Amino acid sequence: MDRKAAIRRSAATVFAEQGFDRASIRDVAKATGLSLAGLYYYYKGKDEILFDIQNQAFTTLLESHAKALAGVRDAEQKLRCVVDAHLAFFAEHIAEMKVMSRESEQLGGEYAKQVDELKRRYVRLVRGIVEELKPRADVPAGVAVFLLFGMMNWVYTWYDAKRDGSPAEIARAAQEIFLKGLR
Amino acid sequence: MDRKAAIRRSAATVFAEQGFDRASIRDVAKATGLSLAGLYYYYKGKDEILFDIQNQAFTTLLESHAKALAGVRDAEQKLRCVVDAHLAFFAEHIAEMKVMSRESEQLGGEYAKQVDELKRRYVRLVRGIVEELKPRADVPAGVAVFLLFGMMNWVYTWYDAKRDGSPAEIARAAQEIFLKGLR
Amino acid sequence: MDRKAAIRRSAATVFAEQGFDRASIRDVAKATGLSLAGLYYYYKGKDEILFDIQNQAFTTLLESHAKALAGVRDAEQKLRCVVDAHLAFFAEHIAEMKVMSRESEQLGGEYAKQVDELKRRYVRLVRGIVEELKPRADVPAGVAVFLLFGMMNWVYTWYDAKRDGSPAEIARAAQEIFLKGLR
Amino acid sequence: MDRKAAIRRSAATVFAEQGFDRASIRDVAKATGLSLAGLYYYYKGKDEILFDIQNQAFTTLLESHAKALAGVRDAEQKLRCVVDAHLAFFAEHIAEMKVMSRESEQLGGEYAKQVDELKRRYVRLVRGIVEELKPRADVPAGVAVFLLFGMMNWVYTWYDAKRDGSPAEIARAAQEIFLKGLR
DNA sequence: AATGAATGAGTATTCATTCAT
DNA sequence: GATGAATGAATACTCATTCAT
Repeated sequence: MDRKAAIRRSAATVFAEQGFDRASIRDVAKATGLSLAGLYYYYKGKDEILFDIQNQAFTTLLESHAKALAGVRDAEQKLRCVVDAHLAFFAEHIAEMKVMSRESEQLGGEYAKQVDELKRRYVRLVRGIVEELKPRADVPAGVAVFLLFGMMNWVYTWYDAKRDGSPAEIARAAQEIFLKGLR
Repeated sequence: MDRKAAIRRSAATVFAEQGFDRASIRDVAKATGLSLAGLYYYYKGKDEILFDIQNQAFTTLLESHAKALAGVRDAEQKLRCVVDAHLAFFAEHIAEMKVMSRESEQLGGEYAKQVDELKRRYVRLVRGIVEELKPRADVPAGVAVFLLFGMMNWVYTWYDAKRDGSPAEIARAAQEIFLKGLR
Repeated sequence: MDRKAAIRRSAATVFAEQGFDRASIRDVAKATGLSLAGLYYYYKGKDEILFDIQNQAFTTLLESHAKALAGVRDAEQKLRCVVDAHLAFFAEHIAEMKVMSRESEQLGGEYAKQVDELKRRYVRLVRGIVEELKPRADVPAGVAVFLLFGMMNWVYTWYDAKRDGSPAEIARAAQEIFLKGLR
Repeated sequence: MDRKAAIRRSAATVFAEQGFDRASIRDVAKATGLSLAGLYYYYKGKDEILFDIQNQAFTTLLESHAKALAGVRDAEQKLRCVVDAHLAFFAEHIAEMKVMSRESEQLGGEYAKQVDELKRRYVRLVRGIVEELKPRADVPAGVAVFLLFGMMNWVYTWYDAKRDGSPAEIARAAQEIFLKGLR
């Protein structure tokens, strides 16, 4: 089952580079070193690979949040934790993050349902924190949450390590704008 | 040449719904009412259609900004104008906006160059305004601009008119967070 | 009707360069300066253009032979005339010659019948001369004629003016080999 | 790899019958018994099939010449060998020969380069023999060689076993004309 | 005499997937 | 566990041709 993790990583890289639709299963197989048919021993199909990537990534992300939030009481502090964790995850898993952000509507059926559930849990988590922050009346918490996700999830389209500093610095900027802006 | 505009709209809708790669030229042709070969009378290929959509959309967007900014002196007011215009454009051209946000890396060669130039002009415009705002020292203007774009461009992934209010209200929320957050 | 001659020439050039099948009617139209639909005013279809080229070329070739042979009595001299005329025609109408040699099996139906008749007349003419020459018993006149045509019609595949001298010199070489060889 | 040889033969037949351009890959697939996609498992594209046919044919032809010429000293005898071998090959591989003669300009790029090199080697070989024959001063060896090739390569356009006798007899006629004619 | 607009049928090629081994 | 061989369905695109004007 360790093998699957390796395939997942290679596949994520390929999907991140070319996009899910443009990338062919052949490209994925080549990247993993397996033969085309060999890949099908591990995965039932292209969709399952994408599902596995997204599922794992969201699960990991949620876990890392749980860990980061343990023991934190202050709402502001909690939000900082979430943003830090999100962008730290981005920094370490650029390919996965790109795939998660861009290919979120490619899955259907049971796969979509499962990933959507994780996504909803994630949103609920952050929304809870935002509500604790008691934002200004003219900015609904529901909207605020998505604006925050926008700041974070868009990063993959423009981030350039040399020009923009470390992900932690981006996180800091987003935190400041969001927290101060919301008060 | 009016015919091309109609094709552009239909194509944008198809690309928005299915994604550029998943949508087949046949789907686009069907949506326009033209035959497959008839479509090729107007466009050299799939790429050219995407280019035309993006090119037109960015050009229109830039024009609407120029109009909105005419006569405005105050930096804060300018930023409000830009966000309003961007989200108003989004409201009126959801399909085009989705295509612009999501399919920005599909073009290559000369097409990409031309669209990138427009994009850069747009970013420069907004960046100029952000710099006028004299943001806090711990948030570089370059990063701030992209965080703002993130808030705005991510909207297409979550916006639901019933739940989230009018685009103008979203604009208002983004403006408040960004302006207050940056001070 | 003069216009048709011009089209014929342009089309022959296009067909010679690209081959009949590879060349599109669009290429032909472009070469003539006419619009695609305009070309169809003069010709019913692609086949008819090819037919016209071949028909004209063979007719002209036969006429030039008739002229060249007028008053010549000696069989050897006649054969020299034929070879000279054939290669002179080649020199002046390279494109047409290439098309005639290479695209001889593309026509069908009535077109093919008519061109074949001309071809047969041409072969019969030359064959008559070869028989007059009373070739050696071990070389049937029928075979000899086609070997001669082989020498002449293959020229378009290798002839290079700089390297190989004038067409008249090629003619001379073919005549000498054939006449001396046949005795 | 034996499978490829079978495909090559079928494809050569199809190309010989219809011409390379007119023949569709579907026709070739049907002739081989493979599915359309199955064919692509063996060949990257239509061009590669044509290349393989021409490459193999020329290679075989050159080998059969090498064998035929082994031990022959007399120049005249050598030339007879070459003509015999060429027309014997023609007799056994009519389809390939037709394809080689007619579709010689269809290949481009690396494929063309490789086949051209074989062709040049073949011409050089025959040219060497013609020079040994010390042809008459008024017929340059370079031209003579191509006239000889013309006689031989044109055969596919007219040869009819019933009417014209065996290929060996054609060979005999060509040899006599060429050898006697050159002296 | 000439053309812009349009199309049905066809082209080479690719893709995700399967299966016998 | 893993693969070479094979396929049905789809893809972007081109072509010869037509027709209203």
